[in-house]
Parts: sequence; C-alpha cells; structure tokens
Amino acid sequence: MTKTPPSPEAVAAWARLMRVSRQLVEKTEDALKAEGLPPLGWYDVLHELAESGEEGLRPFELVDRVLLAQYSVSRLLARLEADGLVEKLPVSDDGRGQTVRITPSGRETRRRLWAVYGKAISELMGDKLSAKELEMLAGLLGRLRDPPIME
Amino acid sequence: MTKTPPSPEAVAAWARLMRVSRQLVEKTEDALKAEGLPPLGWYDVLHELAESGEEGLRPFELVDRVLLAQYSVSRLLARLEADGLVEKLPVSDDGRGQTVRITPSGRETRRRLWAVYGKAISELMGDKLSAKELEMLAGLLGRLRDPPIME
DNA sequence: TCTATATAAATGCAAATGCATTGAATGGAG
DNA sequence: CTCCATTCAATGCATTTGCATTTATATAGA
Repeated sequence: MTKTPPSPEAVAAWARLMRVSRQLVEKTEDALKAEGLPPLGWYDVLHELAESGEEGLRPFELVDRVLLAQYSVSRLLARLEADGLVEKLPVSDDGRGQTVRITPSGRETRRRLWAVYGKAISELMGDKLSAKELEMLAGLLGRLRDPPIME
Repeated sequence: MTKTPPSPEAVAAWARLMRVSRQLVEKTEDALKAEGLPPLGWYDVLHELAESGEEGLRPFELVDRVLLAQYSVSRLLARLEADGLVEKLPVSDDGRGQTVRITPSGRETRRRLWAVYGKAISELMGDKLSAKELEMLAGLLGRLRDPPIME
C-alpha cells in the first residue's frame, strides 16, 4: 500500500494520459459522426466478431475482449442485431447461451468504420511519432496494463 | 489527408493507449466508489476551482480547462452546488454570467478525493515506471496532444 | 436608438449507462 | 434424482449524457 503522495512525474504523465486519450477518442468519434457512422464501441465488437469468423462468439467472451460490462455488451448486441449487423444463434450444448455472428452487412459496416477509424489513427498517432517512438510508447503503456507486459 | 492505412506500430500503440487509459480510469473510479466518494469528474472541477482561489471561475472558463461540453459543466456545477461544494455568485459586469467559487466543504471533499486519487496514481503509474520513464511517456503523449508539445 | 448577431448558461427530450436483480439453464454434491 | 450454488444473459429503474434549443444578456452596426 502506497502511502506517499504520487511523484510530480507520475502526476504529469497521468494528466497527459487522461487528457490525450480523451482528446483522441473525441476526435475520432467526431469523425465517425461526421460520416453518419455509429460510435467507436460498435467497431470494437464488430472487429472481434469479424476475427472470430463463422463460429461467432458468445456474449461473455465478448465481455472479456472488449472491456465492457456485461449489460453494456448485452445492450450493444441488441442494437447491432436491430440494425442487422449481427445475428444471434442458439447454441446447442448450452441452453442459456447464444452465439453471436457478424452478418455481411455487419462486415460492410465494419469496413466503413475502419476507413474512418484507421485514418484517424494515422493522423492522430501515426503521423505524430516515428515507428520507434510508437513502439516505445506501446512498451511503456504495456507496463501500466493489467496484467503488465514486460517486453 | 492521410490515405494509407495506419502502420502496425500506430495501431498497436493506439490500442494500448485506449485500453490502458480505460483500465486506469475504471480502477480509480472503483477506488473512489469504494470510499463512497463522488466520481473523478468532480475532482477535476474542484481542483480547478481550488486553484483559482477566492475569485472563482466563470463556467465557460471551466469548460476550456476540463475538456467537457458546456452542458456537462452546467449540470456538474448544479450537482456540486446542490451538495454545497461550490457556490454561484452573480458577476457585476455581465448579467448573463456567474462566478463559481469552491466552498470550504468543497475543499474538504477535494482533499478526500485526492487522498484516494493520488494513491491510485502512485500505484497505477508511479510504482510501475521510473521517473525517467514517466518523463519519456509524458513527452511522447505531449506530441499527440492538440496542440502538440515539442519538448 | 433600434435591430441583428453573438455569447453565457440552462433545459427538454431521447438515448445511453450503471446498478441491482431476475429468469433460465447448468453442473456438482449428496 | 434432488437440491443448491453458479453461470449466462436480459431488464427495470434511476441517473447521466448528448443534442438541439431556449432564455437572457451583451455587443456591434445601420
């Protein structure tokens, strides 16, 4: 248990991290909205589902991957389903569960989201730092992760 | 206008940044909740008001500083006022505006928030990286800021 | 001065979120 | 087999957010 107050360096890095991450998200969301596209959260889910292929994923697997609360995923999937971007299939060996699979329309939406999202990443990160610096940044952030990544 | 897709390094750094920043916020919010304290956003506002001293700040000045929407600040201030943590004073030379000042109770709440918040920063940032690394992290993040900081 | 435009702050309404709980099904202990 | 604790997913309700608009005042222009 840490008793001493945080070092000035820690506070400065924290403040930067908080401010920058919010700025980046906000700008990206703005870019998506400007194109009439759904929010960032939709991309994450569609991405995971696209990666998982035809088998799809169980909602609880999605919860682990996208770092959202169970009820958030439940409702997000309901919206995605209402929009025809995913479909829910009963799963044979577990009557409680379902498998969620991305639809062709979902893949198309993901593609369009990526066109904007990827561009935002290029402009907001890729263009600002060199490859070496980006790796260094990722490395430092990895050490803050839970669990930490020691490269 | 960037046409090419983002580099793998940029995507990796972006993903880390998004994930880590959300984890850190979530853990900090959890710690505050566990102590029965209000959310992080309250700290930011109370902090700015504490810094501004007895003169207080106009709501629109707060909007610039805390990176929130105008209506968010308006409502947050209403809650802070309802809790007696700030007070709103009419401002003589502009009938539209008001000046918001932190109350003694607000200073006390800020202090209690900081006890938990500062501890979180120590544990989640300060303890994970050296001072040199923290400075490097802040430096890299500064280049992503808008406007960028070139140290 | 009178009018138009701009700025400060609040608010109505719809949508999203957080929290706790529920319904449904499973799996293990006895 | 029966019962109970556990897991998967959805939902009711209160709070918060986002968006657009409103109210009120201030400032600039004709």
